[in-house]
This record gives sequence, structure tokens and C-alpha cells, in this order.
Amino acid sequence: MPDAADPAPMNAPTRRRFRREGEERRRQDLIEATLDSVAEHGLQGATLRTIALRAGVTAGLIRHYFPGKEELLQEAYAALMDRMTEQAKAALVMEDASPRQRLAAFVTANLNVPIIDARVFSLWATFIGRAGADPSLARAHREGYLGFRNEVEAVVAEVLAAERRTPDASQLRHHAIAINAIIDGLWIEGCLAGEMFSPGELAAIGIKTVEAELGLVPLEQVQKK
Amino acid sequence: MPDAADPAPMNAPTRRRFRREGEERRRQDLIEATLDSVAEHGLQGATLRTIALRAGVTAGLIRHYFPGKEELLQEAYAALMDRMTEQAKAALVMEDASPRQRLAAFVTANLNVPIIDARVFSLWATFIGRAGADPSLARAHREGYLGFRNEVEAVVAEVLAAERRTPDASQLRHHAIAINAIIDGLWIEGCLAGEMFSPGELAAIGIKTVEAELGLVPLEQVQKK
DNA sequence: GAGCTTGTTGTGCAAGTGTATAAATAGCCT
DNA sequence: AGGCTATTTATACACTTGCACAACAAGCTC
Repeated sequence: MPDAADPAPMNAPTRRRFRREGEERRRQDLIEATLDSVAEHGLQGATLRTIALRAGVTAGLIRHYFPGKEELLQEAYAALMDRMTEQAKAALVMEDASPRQRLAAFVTANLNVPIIDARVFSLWATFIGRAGADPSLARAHREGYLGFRNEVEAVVAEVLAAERRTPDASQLRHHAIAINAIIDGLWIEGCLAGEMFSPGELAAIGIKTVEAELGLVPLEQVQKK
Repeated sequence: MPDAADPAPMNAPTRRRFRREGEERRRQDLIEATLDSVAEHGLQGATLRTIALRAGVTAGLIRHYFPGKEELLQEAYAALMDRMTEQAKAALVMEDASPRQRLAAFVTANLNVPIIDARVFSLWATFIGRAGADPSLARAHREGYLGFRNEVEAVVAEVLAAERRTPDASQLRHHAIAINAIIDGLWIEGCLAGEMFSPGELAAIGIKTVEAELGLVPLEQVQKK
């Protein structure tokens, strides 16, 4: 069958149809596609073409929104950190709850979905692994870590105050460091081997360990009284 | 000065001098060079040429010892895990020491150099970040993790037995999970921001937190009695 | 020391990388 | 409806990557 019926002579180079999106939307889509690619294939597998494919655009467009790949990765990492710390802190804004309840809720929130998540962990590990060599990544992490620890320290202070205990700054700092470690450690265990734990088990362990660290008497004993 | 005195006519293609090394030596050198490259430049920067340069050989030689880059990376990761778990367990083989002392020594060993080390952490994070996508990495981690946790569980059982306490299997497991988290969390804090802590501070916090988790009475109170 | 084995080098190559840039077209403004 | 602009596509390019292979020489054996 001859192609004489084709209105375009030769095989017309049919160009890809596309839609114009707002700048903010495109940037967010590209960042999300970047995180997806990094989570799935690692930093080495996250090529501009892979990212663009996932975002539903062609590779050239990335350069229109980001000066280069480096900047895209940095913005993606910043977006990830923002999301993580924001979710973590969100559990703290409970009105009309005792400090102890708020602390427990904070621990619980950090040891369940969506914070316990294999994809997020993969991203965190991939990026943090470069923190030793990349000062900008190291600084971003440092700020996020200290912010998190300060939140913990503030709640701890409230909890102890409610118990009529007045720790000095050094003790408070040690409590925050320890509790931060407990949450981080359980978070990793949950992300890497979530199916090894029954639902809520990690949170229960976390609360118990944190309260033991603070020297709080177990709730059963309180209620028995 | 004319080069007529040069015994070689033209610029003779002077080939690189080399020495033949034993197979085991070369393999270990290449694995070490791989770990160095990954720690410094990440997985993406660890190219065959970079690795070979660091090992003092040319890139082609790698293919003589490893089927491909994939296998080299896997063996490097296995070597890293071996070293880490071996060092960690080494602290447990103390003769004539009470279970409680052995547990404290274990915690201390895991929260000081050489286990607290930015390079090792960078490597761990880089590799573990790929565990979600690479089943072989995931399995290697799982085995190392469970081995570590079982060690912890064994020591905890001894400590509690010495205290005349007989926890059931579930309680023992929870203790091991929590203590493992404490050590991991503090390890990360120390690796990522070692200079924020005074020497021995992390170990002190670790011991205190672990003993609180187990419900051991602080040593000061024991001695006062 | 001659000869042989094989560890080691050097070069080549196809595929893929980030970046640069020209061509096209979607969608707003008048 | 028609033109303008900037978003988007598509192609080109220099460079790097992992891998293949032929040439070479280090060091053992006799």
C-alpha cells in the first residue's frame, strides 16, 4: 500500500504534543520525579532523561527550570527534609493534652506511616551518605537535626516540669540526645524491616523506652494508685 | 639540548612498569580502593577508572578479578559489613567480667572510634540506601542486623539473669530491639556530628539509657548501699 | 638463561551522560 | 482571529562510562 494517501510527504516528523504548566507546578513535578528516580535507582540511576520521563516531559526542559542537575538534586533534598521535619513536628501540635501525652503522640507519629516508609528511608540514606563529602548537604542535615532535637528538648522540659522535676541544661540535653537516638534507631529498624514488627509494636517499644529514659513511673502503677 | 642521545628512536611508547601481586592481595586492594572511592565520591563517582587509579593499577585489570562492576561493589559491601559486625562483637568477648560490665563495654565500644567513623557511616548509608531496590543488599543487611540483635539479646539475658529476673521471650525481644535502636541512633549522631559531643559523652549517654531501659538501678545507688 | 604462563597494560568501542541551542507550538493579550 | 512570548521539544556534541580484546612483560620452571 503506497503512502501517497498520507497528507504529509515523507514520514512527517510528528512532534510530541504538550501542555504548558505553571512554573510552580512544573518545578514540583520535576522535584517529585527526581525523588522517585533517586529512591528507585539511586543517585547514579537518576539521570536527567529518567527524571524527565517520569515527570512526563523531555530532558531538555529541566534546564529551563534548573541551572543544572546539581541544583535539581539539592532542591529535591531540601524538599525531602522539609517534608520529613514538618510531618514529625505536626504530631506535637496537640491542644489540651498533657505533656506526657504529647510526647507519647510524638513518638507514635514518628514510628508509624507515613514517617516509617521504605522509600523515604532510601532517599534519606542516599542523600545523607553524601553529607560527609558535600558541605551543603551536611549543613542541611545539621540544621534539620538540631531543629528536631530542640523540639524534643522542649517537650521533655514540659514533661519533667509537670512531674515537679527541674533538670539543668546538661541533663536536658542528654535526655534529648538519648530520645532522639531511640526514635531514630527504631525508625531505621521499622523502615528496613517493617514486616518484622506487628502494627504499633515499634511505637509501644518507643514510648516505653523513652519513658524509662526519663525515669517516669509506668502508667499501670500510676493508675493502680 | 637535542634528544639524539636518547637511545630510543622517536618517543618510544614507554609502557607502564608493574609488579605481579598475589591474587588475594590484589582483590583486597581493589575492594579497599572501591570502598575509598564510594566513601569519597559516592556510588556514582566510583568508576572503574577511579577505583583502579586508587589501587595503583589500570582499569582493565579489574575485569581480571571480577566479572563486572556489580560484583565488585557487592563484594566490597560484604567486606564492609563483615568488618563492622566483627568489630562490634569483638567487644563482647571479655573474660572474667560481670554481664553488666560486658554490656557496658559493648555499648562503649560501639560508640567510640573506630566504629564511630564518618567514612564508615558514609559507606553504610550509601549502600543501605540501595537496599530497598537491591534484594541482595537487603538480605545482607537483614542477616547482619539479626546477628547483631541476637548478640544483644544474649547479653541482656545474662544481665537480667544476674539480677534474678526471668523475662519471657517477648520481653527479651523488646529489650533487644530497643537497645539496638539506642546504639544505632547514638552511632548515627556521633558519626554525623561527632564534634558536637565531648569524648566519651555518647558512650555515657548510651550506657545510662540502656540501663534505664532494662530497669537496672543506677550504680551510684548500689554503691551507696 | 630460554621458554611459557598469565597477570597487567593500553586501546578501542558502543551506549549513555550532562549540557547547549535551534526549532516549534501552546496559550495569553489585544 | 492573529500575533507574541516563553514553554517545550528535538537534535547535536563533547565527554565519560563499563566492557572487550590484543599486545606485552614479570616471574616461575626447567
